[in-house]
Amino acid sequence: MDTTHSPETPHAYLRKAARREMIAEAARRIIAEKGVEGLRTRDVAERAAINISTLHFHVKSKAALIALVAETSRDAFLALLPPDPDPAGDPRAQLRAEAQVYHDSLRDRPDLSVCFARLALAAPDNPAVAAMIAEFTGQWADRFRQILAKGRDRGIFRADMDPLAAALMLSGALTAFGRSATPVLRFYWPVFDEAERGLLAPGQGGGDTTEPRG
Amino acid sequence: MDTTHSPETPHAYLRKAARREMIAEAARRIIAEKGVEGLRTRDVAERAAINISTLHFHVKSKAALIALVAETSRDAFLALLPPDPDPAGDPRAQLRAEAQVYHDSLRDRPDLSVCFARLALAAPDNPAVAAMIAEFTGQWADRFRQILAKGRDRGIFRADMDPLAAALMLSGALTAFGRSATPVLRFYWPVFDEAERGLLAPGQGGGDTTEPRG
DNA sequence: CCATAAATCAATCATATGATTGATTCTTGA
DNA sequence: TCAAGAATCAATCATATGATTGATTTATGG
Repeated sequence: MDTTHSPETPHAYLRKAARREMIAEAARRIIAEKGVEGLRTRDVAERAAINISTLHFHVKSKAALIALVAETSRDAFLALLPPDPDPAGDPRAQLRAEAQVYHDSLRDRPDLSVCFARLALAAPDNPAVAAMIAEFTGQWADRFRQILAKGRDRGIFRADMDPLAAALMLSGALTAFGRSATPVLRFYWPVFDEAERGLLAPGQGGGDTTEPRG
Repeated sequence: MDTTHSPETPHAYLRKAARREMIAEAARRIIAEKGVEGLRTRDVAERAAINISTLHFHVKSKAALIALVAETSRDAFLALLPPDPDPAGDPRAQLRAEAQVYHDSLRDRPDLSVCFARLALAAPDNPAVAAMIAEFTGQWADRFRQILAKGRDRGIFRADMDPLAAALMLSGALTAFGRSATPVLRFYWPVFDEAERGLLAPGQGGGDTTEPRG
């Protein structure tokens, strides 16, 4: 038995951090395509163009691999978010900016949102992942809540508007667009606009905030 | 090797239909608990208290098992729905009735909604299941749209309200509550009430529709 | 009562899959 | 230059898992 080492292509020796990034991206794409249940370490290794043993050298186990995907996906999402809502800024524009960021992430990085949705439901096996995702989505909804509360106090939104309930409504309605394997965004802005009309105080309607949209 | 047949408990011979129902329920509960990726034919057989061979006798394959779960879950959902919206009825009450039914299903049959959410994301492996779920959710959103359009024409909802967008907003916001493994309904009615306030035409607010709630 | 079909099960197969082992190749610092 | 560590891979293991086979048991119609 000849066990000499003669790969088709030369070795591409990389540092742990770089290799882990490649592995994470390969795994995230597979999860986005086939779901968590369709994740196979062999497939990840193949897509990352490394041997299965090399994968296990960098990532101890499949559970660790899923956790890695969850963490890197969250960080990638965080990097896309707009700066923290400015208390002095225009609440309406800020609300739309949040929606714009999520819209663009659905359009340009569907792997992120789809992977997130899948991981959130794959929770039972991985409580740590579930907790991390719950924390993230909770923080995101809280950004909406802060903006809404500020806008209500300024008379831009309805005085009888409940900021928390409205934030949950908005985040729920928008994240619904990220639940299909290939997001369809045709009704994204109509839904957001409808929600905004319902939030505005009487007499505040009509003004277009001239955002870039998508 | 002694291959005599001497089970611990006597056989419980059942007809195909009855056995398939038991199998479907066992599988649905496992999917609700562990997700589609955690579904094992052995576990289903064990929970249904039958042999793995008996399971395969009644359900050809694992894919067929998942399809069976999807169909029976949909039928169970349909059985819970209120009668078709009455064109002559009160749109506000009808809207709330739809929300009430979904609320109660989340409270009383979380396995149905959780299983549905999991199946929707497990789609890639099973296009037929994905199509069936997409059709069902589409029909559900269309019930909202019809009610909203009728209410707008009667002046109960805002004249500038977009029935389709509002329907997607509502169904998206409400189904968000069914996305966690164990639905938390604390904010269900606050979210619905907030959405309703945003939909009502000026001067229509305040009137309580005295529904049972949850 | 019995022959036939339906339903059930123990045992087994074939493959998939996560993980490990030990040898090999590359990198790096002195 | 070279020793030590880091990174990679081929081969293999141990188990999980979907599915099948053939014998056995129960139900049913005549």
